[in-house]
Amino acid sequence: MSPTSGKALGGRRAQAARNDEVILEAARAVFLDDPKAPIAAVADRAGVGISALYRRYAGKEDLLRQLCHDGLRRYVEEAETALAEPDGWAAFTGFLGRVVDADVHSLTVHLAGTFTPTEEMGRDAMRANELATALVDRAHASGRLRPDAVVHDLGLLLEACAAVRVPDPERTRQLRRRQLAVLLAGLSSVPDADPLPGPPPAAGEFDWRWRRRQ
Amino acid sequence: MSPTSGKALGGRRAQAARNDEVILEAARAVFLDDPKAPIAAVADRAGVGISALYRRYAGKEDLLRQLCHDGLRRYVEEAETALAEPDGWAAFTGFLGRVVDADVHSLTVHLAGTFTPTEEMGRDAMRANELATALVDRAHASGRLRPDAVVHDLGLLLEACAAVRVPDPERTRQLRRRQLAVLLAGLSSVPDADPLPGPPPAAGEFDWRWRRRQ
DNA sequence: AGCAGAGCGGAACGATCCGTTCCATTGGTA
DNA sequence: TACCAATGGAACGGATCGTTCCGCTCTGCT
Repeated sequence: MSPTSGKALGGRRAQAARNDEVILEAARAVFLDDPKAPIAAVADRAGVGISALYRRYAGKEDLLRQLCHDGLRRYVEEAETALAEPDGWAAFTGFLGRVVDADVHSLTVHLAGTFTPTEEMGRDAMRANELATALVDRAHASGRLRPDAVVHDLGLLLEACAAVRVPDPERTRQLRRRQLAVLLAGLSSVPDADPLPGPPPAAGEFDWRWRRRQ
Repeated sequence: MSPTSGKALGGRRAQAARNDEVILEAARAVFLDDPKAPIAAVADRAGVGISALYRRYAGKEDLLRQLCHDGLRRYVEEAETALAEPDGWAAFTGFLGRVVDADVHSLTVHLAGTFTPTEEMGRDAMRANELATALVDRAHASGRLRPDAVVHDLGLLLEACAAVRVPDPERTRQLRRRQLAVLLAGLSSVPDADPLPGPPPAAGEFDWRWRRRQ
């Protein structure tokens, strides 16, 4: 393939390879800040021209889809890592902490509905659900998760953390960690606690997000 | 002023008076759902023409500002009501429940930055802060609020509840109540609890929302 | 009865924004 | 040196939206 295969890429090729990364990173930053940002904002942030974007992605929708899929894969990855942890509660809290830090929820949920999903994304989403269920089951088994918490409470929890946003990214991370701590304290089992109100969130109640919007 | 002053308004005048309400309600519903919604969407939702809007408000910004101010006033009102409650913890939780139900947070915070605020709004915002501080102080005094919770944790809490949204408004209310219950459980004082992490949210850390955006 | 005008619906307009295409240019590669 | 992948960015065309404007209706007053 490469005319210089075997050797380290230099010059123009290296620049192109570097741009792959730079563009992805810029896209992540820009669309996390505003899911409806124009594509030119990504190019500006990356310090490249618009052509550099269209050379790599068929269009805006393609870029958005790929970004979202990355987030989904990251979620699955973190869940699998967590399931290797022996302590069920530590696995649960560690998973949530990493997912919140990575802002995966914004990537997957807030970008959903801006593109038509692929079948593979559907499969990954199902797998993500299975893994989350396993994590919650093990957290329940540890006895430290309050009995009336359900899997889909994770959706509410992640939404709550993703909603925290200030201009400085590091400060955002700190505040989200604080929010997460409050929520985890609220989800911890304590004797004689009032039960959580209302019908708990159910499967499919958040699917509307994936319906094509706008 | 009115040519039929003293009598109940009938005919065209009555219709106009009713439209005042209908338009405000439609605007609240539409802009809560999407702060960037076009003004025509409000007219459609209210079942009136665009002229009926422009007869009442100088422009989009004017409508937005008034809506936001209404939310702020509602916040202050609920806080004053709560302070009349003798039990400090009940006042605290009752206040939050009513504010969450009324979706006041979305009105004030998510609409902020889309208009230039008036001085009166600034005063009301300060008063809102004072009242919230009083509520938190009394909650602390009751001994049921964890000692490391601060006033500005209310901002995070309200943001978390406002972030919950599904197509059906009543279901949204239920899920928000559940979220609130988890958060309040997390903010309750329990013996031997780990302290909340990070520097707590501080005054002015959310002021950027009021800076003119876009 | 007749008239003036408040209230209104909605088309039309002008400005802005944004995704995508296109072309000239550059610099590495063979 | 001749070529071409890679790129920057202007230009285009479509869509959106705030606001204005015109003509119609129906009320309230004379």
